[in-house]
Amino acid sequence: MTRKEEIIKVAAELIREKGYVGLSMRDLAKAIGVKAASLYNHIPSKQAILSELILQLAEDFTSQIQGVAKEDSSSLDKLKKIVEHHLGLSLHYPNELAVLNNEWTHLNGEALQDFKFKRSQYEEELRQIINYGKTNNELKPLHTELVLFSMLSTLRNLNLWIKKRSSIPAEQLKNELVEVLLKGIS
Amino acid sequence: MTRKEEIIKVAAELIREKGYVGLSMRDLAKAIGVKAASLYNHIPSKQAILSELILQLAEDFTSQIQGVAKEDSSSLDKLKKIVEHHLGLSLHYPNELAVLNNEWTHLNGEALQDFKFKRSQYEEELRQIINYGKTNNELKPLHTELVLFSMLSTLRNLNLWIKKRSSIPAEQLKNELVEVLLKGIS
DNA sequence: GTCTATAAATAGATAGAC
DNA sequence: GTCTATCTATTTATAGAC
Repeated sequence: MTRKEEIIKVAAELIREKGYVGLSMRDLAKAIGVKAASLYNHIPSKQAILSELILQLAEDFTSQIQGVAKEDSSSLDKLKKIVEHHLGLSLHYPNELAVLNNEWTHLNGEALQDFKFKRSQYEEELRQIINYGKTNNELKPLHTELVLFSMLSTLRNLNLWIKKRSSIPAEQLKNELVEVLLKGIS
Repeated sequence: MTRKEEIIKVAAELIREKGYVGLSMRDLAKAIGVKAASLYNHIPSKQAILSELILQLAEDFTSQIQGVAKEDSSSLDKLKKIVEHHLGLSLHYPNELAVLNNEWTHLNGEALQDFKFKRSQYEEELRQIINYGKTNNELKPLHTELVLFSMLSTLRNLNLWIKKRSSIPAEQLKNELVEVLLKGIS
C-alpha cells in the first residue's frame, strides 16, 4: 500500500467518525504517524482525499449495475445480484461507504457534478429493472419511486447495521435480505 | 415564535445543508439577520442548539411508540401507526429529522447519552412489536434484527425522499409505504 | 437585546531546511 | 519524503458600550 492509499484509507475511518469538516489534517496526520505538512507530498488538498474516496466507490457501484442491467435474466435475479453487491461492499468497505453516504455534500465543483451524475445513473438503471419487473408481473404494480427508495434506503444503511449485528452468517444474511426486500415480512 | 425558537428552526435548516461542524455561528446569525454575538443572548452555546433540536424530536418518537406499544391491537396495526407517525414527522419536520439522523454523532456528554438511550428505547419497543407479530404468525419468521433494520432504514430516509417526489398524495403514499414495508414488492 | 471589538484556539496550506 | 516554522483565515465565545 502506497502512502497515498494509506492516507485515503485512514481518512475514510476518521471521516466516518468525525465527519469531513470535523476531521483536521493534523488529526489525520497524527493517526498515520507523520506531521500535517507531509500529507501534502502525496495529496494536493483535503478536498482531493474526499473526492478520490467517494468517486472510486461510486464508480464501482455504477459499473456493477450497468453490467447486471445488460444480462439476460429476470428482474428478480438482477435485483438479487444488486443486493449481493451492496452486501459485499458493505462488508469490505464499511468506512468508505459511510463517507459516500453521509459526506458527499461536502464535495465541490467537478467532483460534486461527477458524483451526482454517477448516482443518478445508478438510480436510473435500478428504476428500469424495477419497471421491467412490473410489466413482467414479477413485481407488484406499486409506485416505482417508492420501491426504488425503499430498496436503496435499506441497502445504503447496510454498512451501519452489519457492524452491530455480525452474528448472522453472510450467506444467510444475503438470503434473508433478499426475502425481506423482495417478498415482504408478513 | 420566540427568538430562541427562531434560532433553532433556522439552525435546523442550515445544519441540514452544511452539517453541524460546517455551519458557523456567523452564518447562522446572518441568516437570521443579527450579529453572531447576539445569538448568545438566547442560547448558551452552539452545542445547545444541536442538543435541543435533536432531543426534542427524539422525545417525540419515543413517547409515540410507547403509546402505540400499550394499545390492544395487532402487530400489523401497531406497525401501521408507527409508519404513519414517521411519515407525519417527515412531512412537518424534514430538516430536524435530517439533523437527528446525520448529526447526532456531534452531540457531547449528557446529551449524547440521552439521545442514545432514547434511540435504544425506541428500537426496543419496535423489536418487541415485531417479535410479538412473529409468535402471532402475523409476520414471517425472519431475523428480527433484519426486519427492524430494514424498516428503520426506510423510515429514517423518508424525509430525504419526500422532498424529491411529492407528486404522490399523502394518503396514497401512506398506504403504499405500508404495503411495501409489510407485504413486499413481489 | 444588539452591537463593536477582541480574545484564544484552530483550520488548510506553503516555504524551505535536511 | 518528512520536518519545523509560519502565513492567513476562520472558529466559538466573551466583555462591555449603547
